[in-house]
Amino acid sequence: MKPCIEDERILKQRFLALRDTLDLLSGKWRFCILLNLHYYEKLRFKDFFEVSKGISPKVLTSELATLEAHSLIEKNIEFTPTKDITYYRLTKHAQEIWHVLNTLIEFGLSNRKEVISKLI
Amino acid sequence: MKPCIEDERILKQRFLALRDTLDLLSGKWRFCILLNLHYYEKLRFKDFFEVSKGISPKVLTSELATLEAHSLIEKNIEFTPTKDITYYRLTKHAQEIWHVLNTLIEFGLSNRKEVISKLI
DNA sequence: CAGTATCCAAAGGGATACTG
DNA sequence: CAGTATCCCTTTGGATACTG
Repeated sequence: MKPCIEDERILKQRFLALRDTLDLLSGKWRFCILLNLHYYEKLRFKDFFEVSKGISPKVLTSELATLEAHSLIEKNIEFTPTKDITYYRLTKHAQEIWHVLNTLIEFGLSNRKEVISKLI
Repeated sequence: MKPCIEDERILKQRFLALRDTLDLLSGKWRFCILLNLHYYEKLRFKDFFEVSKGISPKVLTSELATLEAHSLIEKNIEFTPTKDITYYRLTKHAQEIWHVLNTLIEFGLSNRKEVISKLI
């Protein structure tokens, strides 16, 4: 079985890029966090417990760290006379992700339609 | 914290659709199988062990079953005088998935560029 | 409030032997 | 050849108590 691929190097890069993106979105909470940051613009650590119901602090910490490491979210500190408040926001770069999520959503909708039509 | 969403029903559907798609692609082997079927057009059970190196028969069985349940692949049997051969193929509907995968790939590439540029 | 630390349960996946 | 069955390990995520 010979491969039908011309340039294996480029193919491999694309393969890794795909894996990257899937790893990034696959966590149980990751895209949920992104969606919420999209709607609310900025959120504090405690806010996530309200909007992403069921997440635990340990998991939240690790998910936020991952997203930050991938430059999708960033921490901002607002200094006030009495206290400093840390907020999480989407980065500019993360805006690109809406296109991705919409594509996934459209496929999901059409796939569901397809699956259901087979059942009926 | 009040939601900034008008039509919660539609939002929920889109959310579920997103989850569907992610679940579908998240498995370690799922999109690998789809890619291979795309390149080779049809594959037998045994062929997958050659092209998706490292997959075990148990896992392969379950991944194929899932993909078939979602109408992304289908089984065809070719009847010959001596024996019947079962092939797996992509369904017509699965063609849509290339658009999805390409979007994920493009994002992965641009994300990697973004992450690397932060490191330098 | 913003996390850490600890312990635990469930799921995903790997290796391999077996069956029709 | 096309799968099943079995056993085991690692990863992921959940509950909760604790700390600066």
